[in-house]
Amino acid sequence: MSAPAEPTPARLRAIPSRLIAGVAVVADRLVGERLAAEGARKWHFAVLAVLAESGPASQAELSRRTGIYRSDMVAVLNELADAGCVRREADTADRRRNVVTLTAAGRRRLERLDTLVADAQREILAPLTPAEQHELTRLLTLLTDHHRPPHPHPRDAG
Amino acid sequence: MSAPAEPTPARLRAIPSRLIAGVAVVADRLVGERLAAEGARKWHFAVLAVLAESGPASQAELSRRTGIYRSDMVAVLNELADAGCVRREADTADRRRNVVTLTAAGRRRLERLDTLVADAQREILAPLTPAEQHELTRLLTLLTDHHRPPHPHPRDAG
DNA sequence: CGTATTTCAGCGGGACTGAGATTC
DNA sequence: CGAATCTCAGTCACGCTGAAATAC
Repeated sequence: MSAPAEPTPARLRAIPSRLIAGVAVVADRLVGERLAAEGARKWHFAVLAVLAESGPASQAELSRRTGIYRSDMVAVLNELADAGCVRREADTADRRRNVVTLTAAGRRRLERLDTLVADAQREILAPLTPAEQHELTRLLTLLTDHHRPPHPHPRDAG
Repeated sequence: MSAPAEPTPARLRAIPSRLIAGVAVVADRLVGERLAAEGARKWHFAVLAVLAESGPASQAELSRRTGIYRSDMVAVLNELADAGCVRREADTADRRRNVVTLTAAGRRRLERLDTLVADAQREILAPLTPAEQHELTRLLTLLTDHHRPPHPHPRDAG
């Protein structure tokens, strides 16, 4: 048992999609652990952040802006509403919609979660210099922008 | 309805863990689609690649080298064995182990899957220059090496 | 004895699909 | 009518846990 290393072969390790997936798992785990310490999950943070930045929104809007699937948004909002972080009211103008509004408690909650998420980012990127961190973000943004959303509806922004 | 954009707020878009997760989803989807066109999945490729590079191995070794969970390795090897890509034989030296060996058909299969995976990588990284592609890989490798395996056993490599 | 390997049975969260009721 | 919204039911692959059987 002198060499129990059993490393992943270079051939697999060098594959970008595998590298990305691995880092994504680590990053997601770190963020999830930080937020779980406060009984929150990343979806809570995402919804609160969108509401804080863009104001009240329908659930469909929140879905598109956060990336949370519309069917799953229901449960997330239930949790946030139960915690008093958001209010969900019928839209008087378009009665199909629910208008989701950030409460004062939700704003305080977001502040707390924001520091937790920021802490996690710092931990994730720790091995990189500030310049490298910036470059990584830039490259990932290029990829994100290129592989745009899978056109939900052909007519939107062709 | 003149501004149906509903973009993700900058605040969320700039978070590295979200960027990474998003790119990981796109990358995984692309690889998965390419492989699915041949009835394969990424795990098949990973196992075949490890066997080709490191030779016959036990299932536990394959688990550690590919990252596939040991419980899930069973099904993956069943599929690969059914397709004639690997042979699974009892180890005469340590009868707890199964020795998994790559067959000629498995080697041919790997060649095919390898080109599919390579194609997907090219597509994923398309928006980056070769220098940027290399830099991204380098940065991701730094992160991967730093956030090492989640101590499978406390005594291994403390 | 404790540890390691293979295997199965099951859990839990996440992504997604489909359908239905309502409203535009 | 078609299209969009909200909701729930259910599917699926994945990562993981637990336990049993076997062997070191």
